[in-house]
Amino acid sequence: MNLKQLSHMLSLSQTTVSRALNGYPEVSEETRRRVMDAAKRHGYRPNPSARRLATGKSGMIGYVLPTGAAVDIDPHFVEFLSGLGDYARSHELDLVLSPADADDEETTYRRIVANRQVDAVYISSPRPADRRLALVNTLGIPFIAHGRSEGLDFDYPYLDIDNEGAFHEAARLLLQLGHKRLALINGNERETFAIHRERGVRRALAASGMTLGERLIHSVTMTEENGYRAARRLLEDSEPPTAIVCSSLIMALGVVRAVRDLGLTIPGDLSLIAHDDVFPWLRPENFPVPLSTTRSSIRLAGARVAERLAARISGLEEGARGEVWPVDLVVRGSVAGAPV
Amino acid sequence: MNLKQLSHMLSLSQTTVSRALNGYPEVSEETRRRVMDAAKRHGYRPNPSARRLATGKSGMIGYVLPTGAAVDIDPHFVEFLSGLGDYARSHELDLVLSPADADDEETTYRRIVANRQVDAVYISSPRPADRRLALVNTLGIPFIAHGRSEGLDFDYPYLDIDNEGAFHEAARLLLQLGHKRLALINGNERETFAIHRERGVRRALAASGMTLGERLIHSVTMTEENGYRAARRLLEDSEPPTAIVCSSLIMALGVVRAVRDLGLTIPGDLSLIAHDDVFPWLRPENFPVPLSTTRSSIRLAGARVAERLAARISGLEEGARGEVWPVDLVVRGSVAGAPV
DNA sequence: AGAGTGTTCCAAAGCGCTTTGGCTGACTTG
DNA sequence: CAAGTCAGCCAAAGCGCTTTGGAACACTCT
Repeated sequence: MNLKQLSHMLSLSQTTVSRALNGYPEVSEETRRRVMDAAKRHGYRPNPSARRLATGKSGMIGYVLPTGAAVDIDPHFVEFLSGLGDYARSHELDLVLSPADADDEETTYRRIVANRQVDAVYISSPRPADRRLALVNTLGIPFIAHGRSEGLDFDYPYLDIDNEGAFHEAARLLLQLGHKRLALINGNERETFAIHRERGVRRALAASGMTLGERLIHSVTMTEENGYRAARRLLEDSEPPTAIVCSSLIMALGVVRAVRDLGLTIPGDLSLIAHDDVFPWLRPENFPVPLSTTRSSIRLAGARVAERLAARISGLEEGARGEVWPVDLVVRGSVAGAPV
Repeated sequence: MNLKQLSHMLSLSQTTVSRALNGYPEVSEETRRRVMDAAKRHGYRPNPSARRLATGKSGMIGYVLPTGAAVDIDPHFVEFLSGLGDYARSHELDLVLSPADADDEETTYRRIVANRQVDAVYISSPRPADRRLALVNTLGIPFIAHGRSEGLDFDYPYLDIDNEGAFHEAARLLLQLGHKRLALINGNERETFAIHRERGVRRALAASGMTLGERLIHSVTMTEENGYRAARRLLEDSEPPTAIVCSSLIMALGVVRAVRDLGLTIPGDLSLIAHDDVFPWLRPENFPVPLSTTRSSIRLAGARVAERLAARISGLEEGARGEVWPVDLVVRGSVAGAPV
């Protein structure tokens, strides 16, 4: 059942039927009702390929997926996706993942824009001076960044959490509890979120007249193993920290293992706070000692990004609005006063 | 730059140019070369929307993503995706995720097939008598299942790992080491892979004249917390098992925690083997006691599924070929002889 | 009554590709 | 040498929608 057939059985032109269906004003209410009715009755659904060719709109949002043998997709991605999908579903938006060589995403961005494959894209965890943002900005496709960049000479729409504030609060709490040696196990130092978190910790330290020594910060890919290694190195130092702030639950697993291996205890010898993106399958309250966290649901962020993307596509949102979500500091058993 | 312009500057018809570009035989080699050359020089890329409308082929593969507030996307998904993307990239295949209400995926399948949005779909972890398989089978869209179903009255193409064999081997090893009470912490009992694994364990037990008592099997969603709970219940029983086979690394984390909480040790009091899908961020060799595993890279499976999907799209693969990968049993420190 | 103003609808021209059916001219074949 | 074959090319008809530029008609206003 296509437009031609439908309009024929209604004795109307394709124009009128099309307009009636798409809510244009130049068609009488009675005719519209007749058309809508017939369309529903015959289960007519406009062919998206045809509509696409005619309008250039695809009804999909895009994401360029960096791939390669040495490239690991962040496990956070799946949670973000949950949220995104949840919203997208209610709006019949599909998500197109375009795999790209991690060393050359630009080609792929250009392709999907030139081909008008998607109406908007989202960009995850932009780094400082991220080239993807500059690119999509000049290409003129609607987009939203999840996370922030730095040092760009233009504004752009984004959704981010207050990483600096969160880690500032976490560090401040530990300092208030009397900790004098505070360490940070952070994500990759080229990531903006890691930079912001470090900034937050440094600011808290500075307020107490302290600094974050070189040996008290590790910036690594967020795996269990790296968490372990960083913690080992920190705790085996001649002057080990009494508190650690850690950028992910997965790394915190490694930290806990290291603490155990060294015969230390939490929070007796070490206080620990980690960032929690809220995974259904690994919860901080279930750590050997319930873990204090800075918490922000990455899933909700996914839903919000989808919502704003949809708004941008339909012209309801414009400009370079940035949105920064506050982060909860959830105190559990893993923090205590500094050992005496 | 479109076909019309290109053919105009070559003084050829659109027909000929199109055929030259698409490798049809009815065009001379010399002409083909000229066309190819000009196309490359002017950066001509056929408009996919137009091609789609004309051919009905989209150059994309699809996946229906179950969503909903209560639905969690499996963290394995992201690894599978890594592999899929890795292959898809080299073939300029995009992946379309169509979010669906988890309680009604059928509508979405029908939509993407009716709209010809994708050329093929893959179906993850089909359950016994999975309705999705029956559906796509009758809808006639090329597909491949990752995992297997049971009790279907037709054959279908799939890629699966030998779950039964893997868990049979794991259980057999433990029995050979003298364990008399063996427990299984499995995934959701409605999942085919869980059924197969249970079958493998039961078969090994049967060979030794034993059975898997009701209290020695837990079938639960694979989270750390569920692993912990199941292990607690098992180990606090009046007759606790001396060995556990566990369906995922994440659950194994919980098992290890339970063992610790109860003041027991691995492998002194308990031998443990878990299934490892090979995550970059959580490795069995880094468990407090290096974990023995049944190992199979879900990432490689993703790549293979993409490869076969591509083959099916281009007609290189047909029929209901099933492919079952063997699973490695990797023995590490977490297993030992039964305690005396 | 004639001009002006809306309202409602339509024919037809795209959008950019693939594919059908056919034409041309050169080359074999008996 | 007439008939048949075949390689190489083309014009035009789709694919199914949106949108442009009117046309027709009823109505109000001076």
